Parts: sequence; C-alpha cells; structure tokens
Amino acid sequence: MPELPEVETIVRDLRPELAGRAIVKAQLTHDDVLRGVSRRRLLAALAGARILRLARRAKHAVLELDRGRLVIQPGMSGSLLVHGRALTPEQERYAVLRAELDDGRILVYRDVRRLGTLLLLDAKGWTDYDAALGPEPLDPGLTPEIFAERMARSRSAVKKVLMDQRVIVGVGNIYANEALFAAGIDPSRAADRIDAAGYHRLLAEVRRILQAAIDSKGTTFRDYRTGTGEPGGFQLELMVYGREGEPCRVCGTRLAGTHLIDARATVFCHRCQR
DNA sequence: ACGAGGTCCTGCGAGC
DNA sequence: TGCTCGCAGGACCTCG
Repeated sequence: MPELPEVETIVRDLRPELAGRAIVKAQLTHDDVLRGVSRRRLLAALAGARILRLARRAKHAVLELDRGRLVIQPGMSGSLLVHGRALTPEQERYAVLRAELDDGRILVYRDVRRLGTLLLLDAKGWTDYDAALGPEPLDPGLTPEIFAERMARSRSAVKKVLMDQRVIVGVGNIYANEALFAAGIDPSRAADRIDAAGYHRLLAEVRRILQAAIDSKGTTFRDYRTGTGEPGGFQLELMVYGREGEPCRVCGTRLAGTHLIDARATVFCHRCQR
C-alpha cells in the first residue's frame, strides 16, 4: 500500500512519540515477515534497545536503535501505530510485531496481508542497503538531468521504470499513474524515447504530486492509515487512479485502463498522454 | 537487458 | 444468502 507520502506521514506522526523511548520487550506473531534475521535475534535485539529516531528512506520506515536499524517495508498492507491502551481483538489479530515502550505504550507493526518485511541491519548492512536504492525524488540535489539520465538507461515502459526503486525511490502504482497523467506522458512509452523536456515535466509532477499527497496525509483506499490511525485524504484528488472508464477531468475523454505494464493497474487518458 | 509470469498473504467486492 | 473468483497500493524471483 504505502508509497512515499504514506510512509512519510506515518514517520512524521510517530517520530515525536518514539524519540528517546526505549523498548522494554517485543513480540512477533509471524516469522514470515522477517528477512535475513531470525525471530530470536530480532527479539533479543529489540529488548532493551533505545530508540534514537524514526526516519524514512524510500517507502521504508527506519527505526534507528542504539544497536542497529530496524527497516520496516510495509509492502501492500503494512502500517505502524503507537497504542496508548490495550489492543482491541481486531488490532490484536493483525499486530505482527509488538514493542512495549518504557512509557507503557505499545508500538505495533500491523500487516493484514503480511507482504511487508522487517530487516535488522548493522551499520555496514544499512550502508549497502541504502546504496542499492535510487535517489529521493524530493531531494533538491536530484536535478532533472540526473533523473532523465537514470530513467533513460532503460528501454522498458516509462511507468515500470518510474516504479523501479533502484532508479528513483518512493513512487508506486498510484503516484506513477498520477504523475504520468499530469506530465502528459503515455505510460507505455519506452523510457529511453522520452526527451529532456518530458523528463523535466515528469520530475516536476512527481514532486508536486508527492508533496500534495504528503500535505493530505496520503491516499487511503482500504488498509492505509496514518500514524494516528486516521485515513489519508489524497484519494479525493486523484485524476486517473481508480477512475478507469470515467471521464478525464481535463478533457472529458473516457479514461483507458490496462494491466499490460508490469501486471499493475494502469489508467490513462489517450488524449492527454502521448 | 528485457518482458512475462509466478511467489509471498489475506480480505473484499462482484457476480452467479 | 452463500459460494467462488479476481483483484489489491510492493518487492522479489526465475525463465526464455
């Protein structure tokens, strides 16, 4: 579910709640979310750990501890919440990781589908992990020239490349659809056949849309909730995602839909996107 | 290097 | 009403 704006929202909501706290003990209900770490090692590392800060990198929430980093990839249905009171049975059911804090509250990683993953990385592991990810779209240091150069290395459909976290991070299916519409680019166009002006527009639209989505606290279709448990609001501003068959908000043309690109739902306007 | 297709997992809405 | 089917915001893998 969560793309960059959703994870950014969660991190902003929870950062003040977690900074300086310590984890008293932790519980894990399913091992299948773990990557490269055993249940035993994860729980041992969390118990007694001090939380230095909560950060975001790409679509991941990074809990920086005094003994390494817990990287949380929420996948399609993961979310992070701090509970001040006992969990309801429904919350209990989907709480994959539970970390009891030293102020009595409980940090919960909730994941209904459990396609999300948890990694525990030391300094070297984090450096390597971070280096394999592309640049942050909202980083002012990412120029349109660098963006265009990275994108145009591939002959794949531009939408697929835009969602490739090695090329640029944070953009998933919803915001890829929206940004390509706003930039007037056909999502099936080969990435190496888009000119400098096209990539200039695309980067500008990616940034504008991600920022607007952050301002609205993310896009909620079903599972996603902010760090305070509220739905986001950006679904009200979507121009194409989820609107297949409906009229284009710009020109009125019936919006087209396909699953041919990367087997993901793609919605676009034949007239506005070339 | 690329596209196609499958995998992980559960819930929900559509359609019969 | 109750069932099956297809689909869902992500990331990773193999195969040809």
